[in-house]
Amino acid sequence: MENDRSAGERNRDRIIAAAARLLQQGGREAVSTRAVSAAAGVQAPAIYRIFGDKQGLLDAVAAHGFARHLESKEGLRPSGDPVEDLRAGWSLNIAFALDNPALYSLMYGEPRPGATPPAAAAALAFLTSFIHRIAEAGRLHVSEEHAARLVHAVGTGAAFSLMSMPEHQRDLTVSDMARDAVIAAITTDAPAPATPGPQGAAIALSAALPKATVLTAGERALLDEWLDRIVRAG
Amino acid sequence: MENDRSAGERNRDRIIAAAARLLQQGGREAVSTRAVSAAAGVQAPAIYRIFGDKQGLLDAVAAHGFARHLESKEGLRPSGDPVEDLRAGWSLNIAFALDNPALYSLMYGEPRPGATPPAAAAALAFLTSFIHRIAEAGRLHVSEEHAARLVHAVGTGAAFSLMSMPEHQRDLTVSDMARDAVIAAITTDAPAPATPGPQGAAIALSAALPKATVLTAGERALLDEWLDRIVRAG
DNA sequence: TCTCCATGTTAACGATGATAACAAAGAATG
DNA sequence: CATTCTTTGTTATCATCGTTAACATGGAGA
Repeated sequence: MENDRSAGERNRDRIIAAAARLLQQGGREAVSTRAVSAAAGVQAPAIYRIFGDKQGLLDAVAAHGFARHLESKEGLRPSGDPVEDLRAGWSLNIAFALDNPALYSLMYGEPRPGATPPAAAAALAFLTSFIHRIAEAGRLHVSEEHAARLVHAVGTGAAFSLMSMPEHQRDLTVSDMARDAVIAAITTDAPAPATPGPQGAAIALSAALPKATVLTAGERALLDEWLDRIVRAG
Repeated sequence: MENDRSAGERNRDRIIAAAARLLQQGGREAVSTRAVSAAAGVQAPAIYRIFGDKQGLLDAVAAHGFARHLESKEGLRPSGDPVEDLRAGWSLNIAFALDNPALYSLMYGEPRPGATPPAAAAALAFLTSFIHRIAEAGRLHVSEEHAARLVHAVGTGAAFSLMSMPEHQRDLTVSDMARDAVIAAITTDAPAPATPGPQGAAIALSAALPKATVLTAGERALLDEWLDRIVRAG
């Protein structure tokens, strides 16, 4: 019986799978330690040995569910237009919420300040990579952090709103409006630099530098010199 | 002992007050039927006679809390500009969520399709009246229903986002951005498209900065700081 | 006075999260 | 090989929870 995975790991996976099944079928209240241990063919104390806590189990279930969701997102390959990629990611996120409402509520339903569930942190990190690509393309006009947090907040809001209405009368219009509004708020219409990478951005910034009145004249002079070095390095 | 309110009504209020107090102090898990009945000086079965259910009690607590919040909102009198009134209402809603996080989670944290808590329904109805006044002023360019649902969704998203971060590092910028984005999406007067100033280029360069190997680490650090100043100035 | 209904009171039931205590079984170490 | 140590399986138990049954009490209306 010596597989590549120890008995502990096997039990861990079985418990998570059983808990996820119960969560999807009967909602949060159906996930009791007894029901989980029975469904996983394990004794109750095993849960506490492995996850320490029921909250630990729920966090693990959320992380696992979200990880599986990310795998399906890997199919989404960059289309060349990072904003269009963000739109596609948005739709997938909404679909994930509607397919796993209990899990989504677990991730975002009762926020505890400072104690972000690992699954939520992973989701935000993943979203940040989308935003970063938009910034690289020179089409972001707020900071990456603000953009990521804004999209994240509005996305979860749209998801919760959709979750709250009965399935037959869900209207994706609101989700689409929210998506478009948020994209309009963080992107510039014109795909700025023709040249990708630091060079294009440096050229664009150099051109717009006189308008950057927050910098002193001395700072602008030094900055302009650096920009010139970046441009010439290309 | 014959007051204008019957003993039942008096008990009802005391139970709700006790439950609300426990909820605010100890979060949702602190609200047990035993703790509530003890704090209210009432026997446990009284809760079930009055509210039928623990969920009924929680709904009543949420409705009461939101009603009290609405009273404070009554102070907000129409300023003549219905859009400006909506902005003020937005801020009050965010403040309500941050002041009563457990109650807010109760209202929106685990949506059950079709079973909207009375407090949430009241909130949406109240918001709808704001939207209606904007429509009357001829400044709405989507349907009232869509506008209300969109503002509601984005508002709760912003609230949950803020609730999830520790109090000392909360940044209302995201909430303001969400508010402005949603207002721009539903109202007519275009606030002029964002001019592609130095901000966009600065953000793009900041994203690509690690690739600018011609600069030393020290230069990159200082440059990043300047870029951040340029972005924030926008 | 009698009846009925709302409320107060006690006790209990089943289920839940969590832990203690101990047995079994290898793995590691000497 | 003997021994220790860590991990895992097993049973039993604790306090607490939501909820309800059963009965007592008391006042309002007939």
